[in-house]
Amino acid sequence: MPHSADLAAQPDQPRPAWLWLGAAADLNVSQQIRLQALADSRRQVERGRSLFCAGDHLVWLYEVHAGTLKTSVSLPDGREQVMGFHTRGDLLGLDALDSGRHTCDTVALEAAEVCPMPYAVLNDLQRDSATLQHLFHCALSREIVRAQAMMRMLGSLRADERVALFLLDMQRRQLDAGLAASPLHLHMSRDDIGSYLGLTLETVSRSFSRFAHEGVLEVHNRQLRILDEPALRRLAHGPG
Amino acid sequence: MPHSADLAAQPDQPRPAWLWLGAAADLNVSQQIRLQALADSRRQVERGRSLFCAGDHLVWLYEVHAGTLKTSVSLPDGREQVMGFHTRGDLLGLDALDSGRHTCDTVALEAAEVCPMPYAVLNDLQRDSATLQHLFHCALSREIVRAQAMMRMLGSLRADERVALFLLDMQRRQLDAGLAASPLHLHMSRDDIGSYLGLTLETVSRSFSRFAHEGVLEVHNRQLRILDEPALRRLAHGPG
DNA sequence: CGTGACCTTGAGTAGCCTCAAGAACTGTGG
DNA sequence: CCACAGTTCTTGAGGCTACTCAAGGTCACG
Repeated sequence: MPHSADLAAQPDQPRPAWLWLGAAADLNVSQQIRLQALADSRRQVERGRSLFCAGDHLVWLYEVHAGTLKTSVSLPDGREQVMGFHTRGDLLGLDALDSGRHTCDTVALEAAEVCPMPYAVLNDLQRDSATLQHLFHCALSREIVRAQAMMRMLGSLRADERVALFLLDMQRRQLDAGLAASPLHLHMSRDDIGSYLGLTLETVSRSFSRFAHEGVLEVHNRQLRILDEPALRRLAHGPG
Repeated sequence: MPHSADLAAQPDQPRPAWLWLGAAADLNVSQQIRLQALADSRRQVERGRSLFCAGDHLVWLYEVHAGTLKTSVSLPDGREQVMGFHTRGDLLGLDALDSGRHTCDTVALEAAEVCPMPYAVLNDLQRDSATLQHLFHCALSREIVRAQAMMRMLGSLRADERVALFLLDMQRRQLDAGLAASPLHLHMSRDDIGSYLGLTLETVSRSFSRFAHEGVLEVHNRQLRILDEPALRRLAHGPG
């Protein structure tokens, strides 16, 4: 299974709201009601608003239902490093389980809807549902795998490869969210993308321009169109 | 709490064998026996031997009790990328929970002793022990935090800063393992270090030499002595 | 229509990589 | 104990990638 955990893997199956599938079957009626209450809760986050900040006590975990958020940490020199972009299906706050405090800031890049879930309640319910327990472990494990894929990328890929992988990942997310594959709408600035990919904003911009010149991409500000996906995959996977 | 999750954080408290503390209190006698059986099991791994490979089905998780192991993935072009070095207290295999298959190879860099634990049994026991459940979540979360710290490092630090942080991390691990802080013994090649840090082996070697010239370090092959730890911390934390 | 944020593009440079040669260490067999 | 081969490490020279600095263009919004 070479590279099946890749950032730009083909969409395997559209991810549904993750927690509730099958987990209810293990629970008694009163627990099912608790679970359903979790599943039904919603919180709207306006563009630019924060969901939690580094240092905040962990109370809630959040499943993203719609919209885009970014997580970032402030470095001691005042600069900011983007740790991730999050869309439908992602679970936020898992980095806080160990210390009890969040390790990063989370901000909405566009209007977003999340499902907040008290970690304590999730813990309780897991003890009665092996399915829920396993789904939770999977979410944590997936986050580890994602972070390791980023390590691979940052540790050994060139700028163009990183940018190409990023675009394929964004396209996959847009599909996962049930939207059309094209045009691809980026909700983050070149600066954010650069920070995420370990590059400067100028380098990201130049990669976009180069891809456009090669006929792989059409760039209109944050609105992109992937014209030649196979070529983009080739760009992502090595020197050509 | 700026940077408390850093790779080179000061030793907070010496980490004991993690799983068993307090968890037993929640369990009945027969479960305590199961837990104890887990805690007591041991497996020796000779230098150069593999613990598991990418693609292997997940059966066991392993807690490292002694020695050093590395995890790595093979990239499509045949090259290898080192994902981590693991010493006493680390839990191995967590990246496999999602897919049910390991995503990396694990090899002992020196004779090592691990405690193998069937994931299935761990799951069972967690359902009866909130303490055990929480400890397991902490281990997963810690892995996420560690991976994110690597992302920060690979995304925004220069070669010297990476190498300095690496040395401080190795020193902390050696202390955690109950060994003397000095001399620092590296069990991995320059090549492995470079791969881990997103650098070439030559760059690592040059950084070592430069630190030695500046009187910060004494280098004898894989045996190092940190002569000026404050200076090393300064090197790790920015240009100056 | 003006202002500020964001993006693109160019020129020059620094840092790290590549390639290469030689030294030091490790282990083996005589 | 020594000679030898293989591996690992160090050091140097040169080149390329991505960064820095800078200027101008575009877009969103009042």
